[in-house]
Amino acid sequence: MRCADATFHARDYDLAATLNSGQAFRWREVEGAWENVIADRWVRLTQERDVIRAQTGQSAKGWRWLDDYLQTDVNLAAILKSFPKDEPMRNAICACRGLRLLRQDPWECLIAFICSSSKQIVQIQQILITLCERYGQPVQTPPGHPPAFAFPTPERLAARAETELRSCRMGFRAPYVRTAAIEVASGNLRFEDLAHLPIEAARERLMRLPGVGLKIADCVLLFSGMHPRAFPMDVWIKRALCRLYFRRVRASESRLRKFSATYFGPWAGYAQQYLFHYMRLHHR
DNA sequence: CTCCAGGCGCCTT
DNA sequence: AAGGCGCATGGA
Repeated sequence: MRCADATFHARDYDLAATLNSGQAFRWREVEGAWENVIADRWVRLTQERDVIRAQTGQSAKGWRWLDDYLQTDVNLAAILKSFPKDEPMRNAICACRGLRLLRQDPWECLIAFICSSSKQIVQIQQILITLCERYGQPVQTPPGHPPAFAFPTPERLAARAETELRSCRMGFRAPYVRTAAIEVASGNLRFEDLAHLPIEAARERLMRLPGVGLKIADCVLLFSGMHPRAFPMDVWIKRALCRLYFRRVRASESRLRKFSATYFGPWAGYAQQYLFHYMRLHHR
């Protein structure tokens, strides 16, 4: 089995910011490169200016899967143009130049964000690493490289007892993860359907899962590329909206929701990511 | 030691 | 509609 190697021309793409902007939790920075497993392929990415270089652990038949994940073909300039032309957005665009949204596997997204509730990013990463090491399929890595694992299938997680999942340090989220796995494995919840539903119906369907509220539902719909208007509202975004658009007035949740549902336009989720990342940069 | 984390769900006003 | 609290777990 030979390793494959390719380069992509990616204009206006900040790989580091994108992989480290809280939308995906499994990327690891190793000596200036980014490593992860996408579906069942280990991959290492590096960037130099407008060129992204990719290496995989096995001979890959084409690179469509990676293009799709990285969304290298989307016209970022057109998306940025659709944002409202106010000062906060201008500042965010300026500070986050090249930030992108990925298109991730909705199943992995769902579990990752169920685990994210009331957790810090480092701890979310730890839970996911444990899940993959215990229940994920090993994947091909380059010679001498430590083993890597795919994200566990719904079937594998559905077969685990709640107490066993708890021992992955996910605490009270264990029954949520288990139920989600059972729903997906049984075919009761089909992600293909969610993409074709109107966003409100897709949200409702996801929120029928225990442990999935509006915020997590929107994370899944946005970060798996199903609904670009999805607008995950966490504490940081609420703070940002209050401060930037309501002049420190403590706006109510429903007020913020109505505002964000219309104000940011058809790519509201993208705008949300820019505001979120901008807040994180600014707050350090 | 206490506090709280990219929430959710359930219980009160 | 809006506020409070418990839920596990671990790091500051």
